[in-house]
Amino acid sequence: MLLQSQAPALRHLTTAHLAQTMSLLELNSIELGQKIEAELANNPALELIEGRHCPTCHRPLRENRFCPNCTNLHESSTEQPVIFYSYQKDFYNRPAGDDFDNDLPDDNFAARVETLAEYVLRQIAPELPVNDRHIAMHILTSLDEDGLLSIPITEICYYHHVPASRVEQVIHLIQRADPLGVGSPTSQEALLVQLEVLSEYHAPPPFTSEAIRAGIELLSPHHYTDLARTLKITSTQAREIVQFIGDNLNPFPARAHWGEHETTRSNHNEGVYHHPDIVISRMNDEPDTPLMIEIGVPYAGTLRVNPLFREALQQAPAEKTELWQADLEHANLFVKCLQQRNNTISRLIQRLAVIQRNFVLYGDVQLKPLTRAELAEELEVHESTISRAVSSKTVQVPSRRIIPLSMFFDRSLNVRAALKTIIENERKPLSDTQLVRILSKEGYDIARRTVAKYRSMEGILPAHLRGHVR
DNA sequence: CTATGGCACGGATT
DNA sequence: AATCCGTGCCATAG
Repeated sequence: MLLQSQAPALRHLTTAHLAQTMSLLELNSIELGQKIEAELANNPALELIEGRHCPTCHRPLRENRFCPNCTNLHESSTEQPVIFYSYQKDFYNRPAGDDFDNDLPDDNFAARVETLAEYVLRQIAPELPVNDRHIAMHILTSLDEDGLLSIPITEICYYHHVPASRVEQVIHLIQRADPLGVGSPTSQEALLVQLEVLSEYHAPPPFTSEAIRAGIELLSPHHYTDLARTLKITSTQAREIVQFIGDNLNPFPARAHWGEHETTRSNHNEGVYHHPDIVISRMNDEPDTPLMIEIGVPYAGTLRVNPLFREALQQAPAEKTELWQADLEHANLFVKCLQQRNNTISRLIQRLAVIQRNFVLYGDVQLKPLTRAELAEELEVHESTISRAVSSKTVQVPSRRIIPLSMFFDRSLNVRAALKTIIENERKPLSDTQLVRILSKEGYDIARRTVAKYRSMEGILPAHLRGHVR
């Protein structure tokens, strides 16, 4: 019954058809682009008309971006975001300086989305002996979310029947690829690699590498004296070293990419480098600015059933009739499903932008806890519809952060963010129990154990290893 | 004795 | 039905 209310047009469809609707929904714009290419290639009944049309209602877009039917610019408000569409070409060739992240090399479209493993592999490929490729893959697929090697080297040696020295050579190569230090077995080693590369440009304070070797535990402002004693240096020197490391090195290589310069540091990112499927920006600088939602569309034109094909079917040779008939039906369906998908996504993101407006504009602390089920009820679609629409898509918010759409449904992000601000502003390290008390005053009721969990999720050290200078 | 991390259980979510 | 998440209990370190 839910399905009927959401899609009267699809009421007559069979289960197989519905399955197809779903499968389109969970694709992000790149995957969708590939899917459409494939469909176009092997279904003669489908046709792509060049031109700019709204992906949901198929009317021509005004100024090539706005759909006059789906969005009225003049009615936009905090409650009514503006929706517009960007075709792949515009989306990725926009002028520099426009709200866009151009961290990644300007390769082809598909290269924009890749896992950390692919990203690194691509960098080292030229120097990597072909025979060592599988070793590199093994290493890169065994990284934890911090970019550190999570399995012992011996395991790799054993698996590929190669000497340790060879594996180490490959690791050596990987460590010097972009997230500097990635693939190191330990944070310590990652730091050393970063230090080594960095010292080609800037001389670090003396004894820095010795300090790192002495142990991570000694590298907190709390242990200046211990560190100084161990290395037989003055505590001022020790202080400088710790400061330098804190400012320039990163014990968790994979996290480096996620906006250290931003006020809030992005967390668990599934190790994937995304470009956004959707970009949210503000219309103006007023606090009550309407939000603009830009949806990426991977095909430049309108997909439809070729009317000529439909006619040709009348005179089809007998042995082909059945096949062509099937093609035609499939094409018809595909177009409908595509429209349905775009419609769902656009409704979803509009609603989300209103509900989570403060989160979008002002950051993590403002995220309202929201479950997929709640949103499903509001939009009168099935929960799984939301689930699929949300998975594997990314959004760029006005701060230029690119985040997974699923973050809009993170149950604890706001608490974690609050926790972070407390710790950032603490005068001296607070224990987890103390943090629980402060948080409950702010209205977050969570257990002590949970604070500890959030801390480690955010990569914040326990109180006794945490010092605060600044 | 206090602070924290590991393991595991149960309920919520997907 | 599978997975995720918050939490309690216990062991360990300081």
